[in-house]
Amino acid sequence: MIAMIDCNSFYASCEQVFRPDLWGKPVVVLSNNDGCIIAANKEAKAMTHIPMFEPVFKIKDQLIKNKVTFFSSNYTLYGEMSQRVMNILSTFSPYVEVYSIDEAFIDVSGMEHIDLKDYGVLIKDTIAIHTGLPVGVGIAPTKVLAKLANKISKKEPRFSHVCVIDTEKKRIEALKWAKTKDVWGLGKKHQERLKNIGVFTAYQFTELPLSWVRKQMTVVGERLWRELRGESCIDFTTIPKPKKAVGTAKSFGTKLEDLERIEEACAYYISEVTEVLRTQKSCATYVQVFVTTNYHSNIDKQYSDSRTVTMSVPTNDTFALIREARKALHLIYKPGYRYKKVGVNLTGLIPQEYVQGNLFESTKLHDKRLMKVVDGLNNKYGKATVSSALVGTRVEEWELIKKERSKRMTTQWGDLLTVKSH
DNA sequence: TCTGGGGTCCTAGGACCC
DNA sequence: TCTGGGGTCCTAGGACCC
Repeated sequence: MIAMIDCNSFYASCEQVFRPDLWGKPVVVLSNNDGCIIAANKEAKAMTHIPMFEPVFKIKDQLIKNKVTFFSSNYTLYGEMSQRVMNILSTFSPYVEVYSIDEAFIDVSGMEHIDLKDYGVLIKDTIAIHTGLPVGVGIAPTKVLAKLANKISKKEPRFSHVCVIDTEKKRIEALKWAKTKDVWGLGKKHQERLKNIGVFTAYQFTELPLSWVRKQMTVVGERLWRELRGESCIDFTTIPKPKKAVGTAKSFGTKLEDLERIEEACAYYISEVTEVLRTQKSCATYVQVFVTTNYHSNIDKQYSDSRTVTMSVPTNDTFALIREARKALHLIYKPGYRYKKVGVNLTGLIPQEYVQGNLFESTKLHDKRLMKVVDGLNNKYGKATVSSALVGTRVEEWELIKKERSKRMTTQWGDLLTVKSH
């Protein structure tokens, strides 16, 4: 049996934990640049229809009228709170698969001798007591069914956030309850295709011939079909696989025409992603850079392009990657456009111990000691304490807008220690 | 007249997730 | 004025190899 634990409106709940004055009140969290709504608690959802990813400016008046509190996103805080939840989960099972910042699967097989409903309630209550965060728990024989049980636990009040599918009867009931959109893995396109042949519920989906599912929805659809029927076929992995790509792409606070400012943002993003690379001990073979104008704008001239550069030797050296990314940026930059975004992607990631040298270049490897010192300083004194000069010092000209960011509730003590050591 | 067969690697695009 | 960001997996098709 697998339990699926998922925090309720996670970002909004994290903000509320530290603001007792907002308990029971509507709260939303905004995306980078305060552009869209990315989380809304149940009070906010009850008050007014809030489509996720709705641009804030379109419904701002409505939200203000309803006294909804806004927060800019504070990912450091959410990461810390997530860590706390995962730590608690590891006391309930030795096998925890962290699926996303606010979700995890845990293997509870071998616990059939106890009442799984009680166990779910205990997990939920323990997390609530120790972190203040509300969660839902779904328990079932496969991941897709556990996901579904979790959804039912939240949507059907009688389950009060813990739902177990452990009999054939309950499984059929759950499948008949679930619309296709409630199934993890059935996205918009598949829902549409299924609707066209008269399939509206998960139960109907599992009654389709496997050959049709396989042909129309590939092996991905086949796995869903089998999982919903109780046959487990999605692996359970407690050790996270190393990432195959790391990238970052953020919109500018304002639109930029100036190559130099875009170069700075690009260099900064490379510094961010190469740090991830070094943490997972990988080197990148390719670096991709892209730029785009604001495609929502009707007035601006539109342009976007990208370039991928192959490194002569895969590397995780910030400076080497900044140099290549900069060359690529120069090739795609065209003057006269108002750019909204620059992004970088590092792909072809390989373990650093398997890096193949280049026959035609000197074998001198990049100086690892320098990167170690850079990472050490930045970890100790804060992000970008030291960086490439190409990052520049005029960050405020392209950085994100975060007007309503909450305080550093979980890392403040770290800040104090840092100040002391100065 | 008649033109093989078995592979790998890479990329772009689609679909999906949170 | 104002519209997120970071990923994964799968497939088809092209280029290439022997």
